Amino acid sequence: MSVDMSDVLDWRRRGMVAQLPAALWDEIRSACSEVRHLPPRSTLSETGDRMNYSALLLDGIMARYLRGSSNGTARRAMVSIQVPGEFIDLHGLPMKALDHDVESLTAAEIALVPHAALERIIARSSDWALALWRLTMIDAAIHRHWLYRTSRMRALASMADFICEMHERLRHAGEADGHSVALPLLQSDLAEITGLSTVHVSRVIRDLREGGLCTVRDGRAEIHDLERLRHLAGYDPGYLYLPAEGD
Amino acid sequence: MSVDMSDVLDWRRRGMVAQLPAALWDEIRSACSEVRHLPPRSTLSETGDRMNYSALLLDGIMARYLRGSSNGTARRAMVSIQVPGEFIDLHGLPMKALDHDVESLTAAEIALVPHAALERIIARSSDWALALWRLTMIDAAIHRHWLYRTSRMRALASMADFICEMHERLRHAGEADGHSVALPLLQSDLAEITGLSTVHVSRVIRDLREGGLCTVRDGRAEIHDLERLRHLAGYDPGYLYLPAEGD
DNA sequence: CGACACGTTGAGATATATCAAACGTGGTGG
DNA sequence: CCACCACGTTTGATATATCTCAACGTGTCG
Repeated sequence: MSVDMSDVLDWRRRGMVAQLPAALWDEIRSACSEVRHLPPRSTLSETGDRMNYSALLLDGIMARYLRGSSNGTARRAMVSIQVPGEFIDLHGLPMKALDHDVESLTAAEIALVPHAALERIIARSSDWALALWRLTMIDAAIHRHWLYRTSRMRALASMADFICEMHERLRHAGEADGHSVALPLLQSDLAEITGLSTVHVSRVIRDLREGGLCTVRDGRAEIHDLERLRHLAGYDPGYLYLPAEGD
Repeated sequence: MSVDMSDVLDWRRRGMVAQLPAALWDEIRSACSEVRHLPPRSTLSETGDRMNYSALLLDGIMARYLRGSSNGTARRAMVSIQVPGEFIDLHGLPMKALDHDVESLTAAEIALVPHAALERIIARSSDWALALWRLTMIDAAIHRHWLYRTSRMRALASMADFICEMHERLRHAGEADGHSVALPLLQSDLAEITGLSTVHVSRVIRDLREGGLCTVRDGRAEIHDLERLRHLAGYDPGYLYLPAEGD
């Protein structure tokens, strides 16, 4: 039922799952049926798939997409991005059928946890059920924030907002050192996230750079002035429900 | 603990909660501590509030908003709209603190269910926990659809899409007769939903009318050609996870 | 070296926002 | 009963953010 211990034991417990109670975390680790390595730009699951496991992202970046309807030319939209320490599709546990595609952006390492095992876990303790439920609700809060961004913010502020969010989330996942953060995304990814054209993404990034706010290049974001970047975006990380600093 | 039976017994079980198992529904009804009537345009709860109950919408329309950050002029965005038979803030159960405002659009009637009671319910049965969890996940799926709409769809298609969604959801709540559906929203509400200006909303619904697709007026949407309306929006209601027709 | 993927820049097109005014329409009070 | 007002809607004119198209760089890799 559980995989090779040498794999399992060195999971760093960080990011989102660090919020889970220790005992629950142990249960999840021992319930893991497989650790899988994904190449960059590969599909994990597609709209309509019925899942019988959920995946925890150990390493790399993954994303969820809504495809344009049959209709025509409309491009897809990225509706979520996952960083290490987050469940990618925990919502598949109560939902089963997926309403979106899941792909890796970079090479990624994921731990698969069978739904049967998760069901046993939540049957054991309703506190554990609430803790897992809560993780999916944070995802929903992020959806709402993205909704605000795409419907109300200008290109420049949108991009600043997204960079602030990634800075915050990756820092929490232990992937940011100081004001530099690994952001291994193409400009076309940023376009799918913000709803802008790739051309405009390029110009917006230049404006951020020339404004001395941050430099996005070669898969990294170098933040020169976090204060002003946040102010430009009107950024408040409350919606991420991160534990207080120095937890 | 439970309220006057004459109030409770005549709750029609319809819309979203119709998907819940009968026994769970009975538990929820008897756990209800209060039925409250809200005037139109009143605030139920605000960003940061810590909830100790969740509200089920019995009648009327309610909405959730994200406010623009301190920053300045940015208007708020509507991130969700609730129709009868849906929980308004079930996510408050695992989350406690809200990340958004909740207001009534019309006069509304809501049933308050204390979190303490809901916690007892989910402790009793993990299937019930999953059923409630699932309702909040449908909300998240709708968030994702709205995200697609605001980031990828044109004004005309956006409006068509929203009308299709409301038609589907209100029909399921038993509030649509034929191709006419009560949509008691101002054009400024439609603007907050779609991210358009109120002026453009006015022009867009004129175009829909002149195109023979639907007439939005006086708080109703008269759908003249559902086929073409759906085609214009590229609409597929799969994300609502409604039970198959003739359930 | 050539091919390809990604990024940048410029020019022009367009969807939508903004501003301002006018138009119902239903209530209210004189 | 009429005058008036508040509110929501409609229309026109203009501004602008962003898109689209097309060309050109630039690095990487076989």
